[in-house]
Amino acid sequence: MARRRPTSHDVAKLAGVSRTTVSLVLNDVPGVNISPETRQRVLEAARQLNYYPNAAARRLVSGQTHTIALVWHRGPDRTYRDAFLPGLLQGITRAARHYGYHVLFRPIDPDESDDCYVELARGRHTDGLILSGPRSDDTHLLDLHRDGFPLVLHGQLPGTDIPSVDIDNVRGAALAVEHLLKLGHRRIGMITNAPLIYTASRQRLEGYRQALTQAGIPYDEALVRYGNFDEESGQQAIEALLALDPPPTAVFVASDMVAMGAMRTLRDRGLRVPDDIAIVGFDDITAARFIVPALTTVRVPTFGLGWTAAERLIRLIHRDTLQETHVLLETELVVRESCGAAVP
Amino acid sequence: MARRRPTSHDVAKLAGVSRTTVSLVLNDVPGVNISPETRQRVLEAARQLNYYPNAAARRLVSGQTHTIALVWHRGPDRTYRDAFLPGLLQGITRAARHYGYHVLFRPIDPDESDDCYVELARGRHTDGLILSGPRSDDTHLLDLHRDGFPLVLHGQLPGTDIPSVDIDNVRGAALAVEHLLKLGHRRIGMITNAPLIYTASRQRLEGYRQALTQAGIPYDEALVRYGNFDEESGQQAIEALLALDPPPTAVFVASDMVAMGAMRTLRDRGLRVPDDIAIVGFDDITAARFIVPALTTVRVPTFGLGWTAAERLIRLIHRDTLQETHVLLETELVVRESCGAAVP
DNA sequence: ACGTGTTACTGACACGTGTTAGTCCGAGTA
DNA sequence: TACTCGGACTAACACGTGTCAGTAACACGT
Repeated sequence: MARRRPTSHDVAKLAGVSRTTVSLVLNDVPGVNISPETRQRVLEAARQLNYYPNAAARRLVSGQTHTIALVWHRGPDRTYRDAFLPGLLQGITRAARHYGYHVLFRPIDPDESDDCYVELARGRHTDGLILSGPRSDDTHLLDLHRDGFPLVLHGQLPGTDIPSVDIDNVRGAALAVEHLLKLGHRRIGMITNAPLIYTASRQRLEGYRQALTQAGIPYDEALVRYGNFDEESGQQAIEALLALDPPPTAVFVASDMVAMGAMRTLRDRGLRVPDDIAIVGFDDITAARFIVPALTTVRVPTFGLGWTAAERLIRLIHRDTLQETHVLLETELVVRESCGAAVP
Repeated sequence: MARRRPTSHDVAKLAGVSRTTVSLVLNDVPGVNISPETRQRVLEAARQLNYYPNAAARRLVSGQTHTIALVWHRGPDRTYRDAFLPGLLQGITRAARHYGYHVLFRPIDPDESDDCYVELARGRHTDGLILSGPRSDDTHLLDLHRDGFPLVLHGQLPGTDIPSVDIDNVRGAALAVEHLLKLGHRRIGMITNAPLIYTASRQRLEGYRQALTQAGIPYDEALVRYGNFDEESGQQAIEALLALDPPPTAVFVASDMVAMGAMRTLRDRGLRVPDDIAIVGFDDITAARFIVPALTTVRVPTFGLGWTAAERLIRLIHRDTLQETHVLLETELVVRESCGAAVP
């Protein structure tokens, strides 16, 4: 026979006080006077009954869920999907815990409608949403924002004032290319991480371009090829670059996963990295450390992204104002072997 | 001025019916008669007001949260922490969505008390818990189970009847060693994934042992070294094995991350894999595909683990009975280059 | 005329908590 | 003595929903 869970009423009865007093004591409400003896009696009764307040009732009466959700679009980007999730979630949950919030994880599969997260917000399952990989044609998103529902985007949605957090892709790519320039390369190719419909791809290309311009090297379209998230696209792209006359002496590959394919092809062709051709990647996936030569790459602060997004979201929930709507986090160049810089 | 969210009362008023009728229509309660016109009027009113039922109120009255939680211990195992999480979460969320449940993600940091997840259960934030990496000294866990709270363990806790899901470590390790035996190796070393306090380590060692015994090869303690989750431990362990006279012709490393260290040392020493020494790993982390030679390893069905755990948990929540309390999922040997099998 | 059954709907309670507006009582003050 | 004040506590409402018991209207068979 399953016994009924104890309620605050049971605690009150056992302690010989009213339910109100129980609530006041257990929530440590400031500005009310409860005698030490009564307080002690209530705490003891709660302990004895192993009382835990019912979350649903609390949510109902307070109107707050103390929960935030991460809405995670499963796009075609496997790196994004697998390599960034642990760090991002860790950042989010750490910040959430710090402020007393829970975290709901809601991936959106390709077969689901884009607006399936709306119920989460409208039905008051959560106090706010972090939306990863927002679509610009998502009208529901704008509706929610207009109605004042707390939202933070992970990624960018140009032309809106919805708060967002992302990495500085332009600067990150420039970091990589500047490093190659510093090593003396003048003919530097690029393989994008994905087609240019993706914002991040355009931005990383822009960073490449800026770094070249800064160094007084004209931008040459022939040196740019387009990756598509996976290894295979890297193999095709590097072959196209190798077919140039002369081929580049270095290539910035804007995705480690794509770079894996490029490096495989170089190895198969008997070309040595970095001696024959230098490579710098982007993302710093786990494998980057382990391949030979170890991949020089741009590290994405996944934990920081998660932490920042969650912290800003909770700030919005508390109706604080944010100093800046859009935040770009700095990336970090991790120098290993594939770029040809001297390694101690 | 933020307008009040519409309630079922507002819908009722607009449709000219009682609140009960609204509830009956919107929930499609079977066995009640509502005229088609009324039904239509209610649906139209709900649509017009953009009505979403309040989750907290629903939870309170129904006593169900339609939420399950993944409680995730952040142990010292980086692979477990990062490489398995995405797949596991995907499996869990897929199953959860299929049955109409939400997923709460609750990592437990090293600085937190072990019982911080209890409030999740006792406070009725969730209908059930998946606990990853259970501790045998966790009395709160046993208490919850005794009180009939739905629990599923990811991992094993010998001596309890708490339902659990794990991979068959013994069989997985045996698969790896049998493969090496089939390739003609007779002197096979082993490096464990972690110290033997960890159940998985003991089991993988047992699988190694069983495969040898099966082949009529006596177990030799001198051929076994102990890894400790990371690369460095792999480097030390492989050096100890190389110092043997004669050294093993093949080594089963019960963790890909540890194997990364071992292979680095072999390369540094100028030894070729698999020609001089064959290697088989365990886990199939992303990097295993990309290193040279590509690592033959045992794949862990992370998605399956998540799906199975969630599905069984939800079954428990529905008070269905499970055929078997403990489930072991099969692993799969992924043959690549490091073992020396012919690759087409 | 009368009981029976069915259809279509509603009133009222329950869920367990936070919180506001009080009440009671004894001490302090004019 | 009368009046005020604050300490210690409580009664009662509100949150928004699901659901059970009940009712009015009407059809139908005898």
